[in-house]
Amino acid sequence: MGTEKIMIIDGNSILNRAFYGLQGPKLLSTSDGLYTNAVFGFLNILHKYLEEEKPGYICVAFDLKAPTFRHREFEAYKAKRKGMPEELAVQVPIIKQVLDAMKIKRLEYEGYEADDIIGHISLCAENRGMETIILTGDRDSLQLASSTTRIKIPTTRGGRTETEEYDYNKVLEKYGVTPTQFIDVKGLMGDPSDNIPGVPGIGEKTALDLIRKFGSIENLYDCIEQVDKKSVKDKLLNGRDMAFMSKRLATISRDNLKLCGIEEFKRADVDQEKLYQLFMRLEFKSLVEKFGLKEAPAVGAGNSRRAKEAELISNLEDLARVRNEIQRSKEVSIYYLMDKLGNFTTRLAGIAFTWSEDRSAYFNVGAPMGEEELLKELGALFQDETIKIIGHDIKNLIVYLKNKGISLKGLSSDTMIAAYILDPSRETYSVAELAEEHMGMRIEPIEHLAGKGKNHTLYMDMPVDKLSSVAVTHSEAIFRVRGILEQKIKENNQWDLYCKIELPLVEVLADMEFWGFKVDVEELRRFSAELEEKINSLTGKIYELAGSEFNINSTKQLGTILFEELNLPVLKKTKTGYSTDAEVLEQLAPRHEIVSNILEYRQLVKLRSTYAEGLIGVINPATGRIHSSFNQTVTATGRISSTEPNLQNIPIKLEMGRKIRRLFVPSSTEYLLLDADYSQIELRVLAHITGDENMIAAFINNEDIHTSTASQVFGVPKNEVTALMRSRAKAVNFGIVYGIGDFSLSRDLGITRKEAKKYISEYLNKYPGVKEYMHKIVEEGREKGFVTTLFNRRRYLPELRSNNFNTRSFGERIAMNTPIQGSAADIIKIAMVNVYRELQEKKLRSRLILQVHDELIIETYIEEKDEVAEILKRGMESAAALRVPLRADVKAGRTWYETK
DNA sequence: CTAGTCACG
DNA sequence: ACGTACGTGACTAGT
Repeated sequence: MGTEKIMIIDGNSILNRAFYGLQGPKLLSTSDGLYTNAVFGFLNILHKYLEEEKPGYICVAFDLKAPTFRHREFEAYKAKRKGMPEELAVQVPIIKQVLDAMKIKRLEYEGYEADDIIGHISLCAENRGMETIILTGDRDSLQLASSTTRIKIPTTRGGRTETEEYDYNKVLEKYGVTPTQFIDVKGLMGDPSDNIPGVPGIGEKTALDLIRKFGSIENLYDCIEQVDKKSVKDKLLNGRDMAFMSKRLATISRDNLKLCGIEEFKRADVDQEKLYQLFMRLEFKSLVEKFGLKEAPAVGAGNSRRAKEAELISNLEDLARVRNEIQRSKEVSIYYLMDKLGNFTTRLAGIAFTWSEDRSAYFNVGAPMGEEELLKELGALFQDETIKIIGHDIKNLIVYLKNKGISLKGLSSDTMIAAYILDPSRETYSVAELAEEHMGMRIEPIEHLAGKGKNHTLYMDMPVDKLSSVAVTHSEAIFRVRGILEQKIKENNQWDLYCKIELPLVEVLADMEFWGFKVDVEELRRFSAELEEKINSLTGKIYELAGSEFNINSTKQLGTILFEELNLPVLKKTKTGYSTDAEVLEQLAPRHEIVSNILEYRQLVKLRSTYAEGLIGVINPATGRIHSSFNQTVTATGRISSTEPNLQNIPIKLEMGRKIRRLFVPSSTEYLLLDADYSQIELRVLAHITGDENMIAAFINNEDIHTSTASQVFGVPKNEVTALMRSRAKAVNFGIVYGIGDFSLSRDLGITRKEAKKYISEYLNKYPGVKEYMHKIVEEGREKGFVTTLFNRRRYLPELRSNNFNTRSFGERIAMNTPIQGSAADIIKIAMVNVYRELQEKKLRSRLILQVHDELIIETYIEEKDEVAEILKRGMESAAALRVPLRADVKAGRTWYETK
């Protein structure tokens, strides 16, 4: 190849063309129902133009909206995607897999459309003097044509693929305008498919005429008097703003991205084996030949039809035979179905295994093979650490097995956790979704098969064959998707995070759930009754003061009483009416006696319903303990969450509520509670990440950080810092971690905005490293599309590229906060794994029972107390080596209350 | 099922 | 000029 030549492909538009045009109306699919027509068409087009042009460099750009567009922007994303039929949507991940196997670089950046990427790369290529071919399905890219850049657009005529090809001269010749003037044309005529309005009433023909004559929109409006036709002139004058805005929208910005490194796009040899397997799976026989792929070596049996035949096992003879087969394999994926009866009883309904591409089985629980028989046979398999187990949300199975005296040893992967590592912002991590997203494989979701009630989930009552086939599909999907997820994790440099932190943590959390936290039920009942009494007397008093009876719990009714009957001033409104939250009530308190009573009433009701009655309701009668669920895939920052009940928000701030902690006790008199909490972990992480020398010094010198900050911000020596100064500095420190604004700080401290602003700027001047970091992290987040923690946890932030001020500002605060909160979460997880391991290795009887973000609680056997306290402290303080020391303080007590 | 409120780090 | 701190879960009322 004499000159360097690059082909840039618009992945989305070519896929669209292939889907709608080239294959005709018939929807091509594999024998097991996977749609493939767009992929097939795409590959045929790709092959044709590769042959024709033989480029030395190649890349494919995609619009990227899907995987990280969840959460807040999810609705918008769904609305946008409505235009794309599902039959096409499911093919997008497939083509990506094929391109990977062909070693063709894919380019996708959250928030950017393929056009932006193409515009940028083609500019880079032009600057290097390369010959450039843009392969695209629509005319948007015509503005990029030049003497060295050609646009190729495949079209179908009579079933054959023909090509329209444009360079600078061809555009001029055909349309009478230059490529760049095409932007102006589009600005006038608009493009509904691209949401570009244009000037109402101006179509393609008029737009072309106008630009031919005037050259540009700017010039057109400068010389608007020269437009002959009155009607056109009127339309133009009315649509002036539209025209300029549309032009901006139509312009492909070519220097917005900073990618380049054209060398990455150099063509490489395809992965023959992988591509062959893919094509066989997709039943693309003709493409195997076209792409010159050899008949595969041995594996895959040369036939795409899956030879597998999942067994439904419901008797012990078959069970033993299949179990032996599984035990001989190196690894096995598991999908289990758990029935839940009431709050405390779970039982296995069935369990599916897949131990090779074509071997799966479903073990049904029920006559003649009950839970006990099944577990007796399978126990050996679970305990065998040489068998690598791949699960999906395996923690619940581990807890279940622990209760049966079986420990699951060989956990090697959990696809739910793996998917969470890849994107922690997702709402759900069902197997069906992962299979579709990562493999383009559509399987029937299993959740809807369960009979669900408020307190139960029942699979057992469903037809066995149905359960069997769906469960097996799930375990197969897990078996296959595991490698894809792990590959992506490695590519993201998150392998250690996955293997050394999250995966070992599964067992730790399972153990915490298994043990639970003992509570003193009788005392709790007494406490509840006490509250009840107080609530009743308060209720009477409130009715009396209000002059009528009403539901105090109803914000609506309360609002009516306070603001309409008693005519108190309305300080704040909610979307639906008057606000009656604590902040408002505290301000109203001096004006009417009823208000302080309502505040107290609220406090007591909260304690009774959520903490007294709520906790009583979740004490497992069999163990007398509370077994909270610790969820590992809920938070976007990497923290764990606790549900049913939430043990991470037990009151502590107010004495009345704090008393609840007296009822959290050790198993027996042989045990004690140990509670260790990190001192200022988030601010230490901040000091480390920002590298701010001033802040680092404060921690190294073991100073009180808030006093130190106060001294900096208020410019007084540390020994002259007053209590007020310290508490204000504390608020500033918090604010900084959250991505502060002067408004909120001023409100928080009850000072003017101006003062708050001064504090912040003073703070940032005294800690220049922090200032620099806050700026840098937002910048980095916008460029990369995500921010990371110290241990490479990621959070994608499409919000940073939003045009909406609020959305973007929100994104900026998250960008500043997530690395801090998330790194702290990483660190305590490491500590948990370390502490757990050491307790196990030393065969101690003490155990971790709770984590509250910066705090770990152990139920310790009294004789082991000192040893365990040391393990706990050391485990936490050595979890990460930062530029500042980590400090954890351990306290012991006979109740949780006493460990303060 | 959503909104409001309030408990925690 | 925008609206206003990060991350959670449970309970109650009311549509």
